[in-house]
Amino acid sequence: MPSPRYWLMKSEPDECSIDDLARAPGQQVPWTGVRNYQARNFMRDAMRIGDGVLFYHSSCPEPGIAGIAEVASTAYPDATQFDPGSPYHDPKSSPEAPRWVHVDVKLVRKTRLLPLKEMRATPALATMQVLRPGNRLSITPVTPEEWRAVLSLLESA
DNA sequence: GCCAACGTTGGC
DNA sequence: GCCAACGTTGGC
Repeated sequence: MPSPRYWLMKSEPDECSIDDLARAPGQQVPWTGVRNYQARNFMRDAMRIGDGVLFYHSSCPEPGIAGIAEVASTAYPDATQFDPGSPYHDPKSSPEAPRWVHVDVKLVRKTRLLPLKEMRATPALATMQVLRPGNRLSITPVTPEEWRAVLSLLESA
């Protein structure tokens, strides 16, 4: 089974919106703060440079896909875990044995907002993991079929 | 603010 | 290894 080539990554726009990504140096940000093992393992074990990313706004007035990005680095230790002043500090982690790693994510292009509501109303997207009831995983694999369906929706008005 | 879903923790 | 308690996520 080959690694997935496409992903959906959730970001709270209060923390990092698609516009924040567009303004970042090199239009690229380190995807810090992931503190879930499954999401970490996706970044550490499965992501490859160039993988496609659906940039999703969560926990906000208009949740949905806000742009296209790509994986821009392999995984490396998350500096925030060692910072006692950070909300992402993990006292059980150490630089010798870092627990949390992340990749860098780079903007490809901002798109129109594809609202969660529209995603739910689209039969071709019904299989998407992010639409499963109770899904909380911040990084989920996307199939090539789902990726194509999202892109064609984004191109429509 | 509510609450369902679900991951993590820790006692046993 | 079980499982209850607890914390977090995230849409509404």
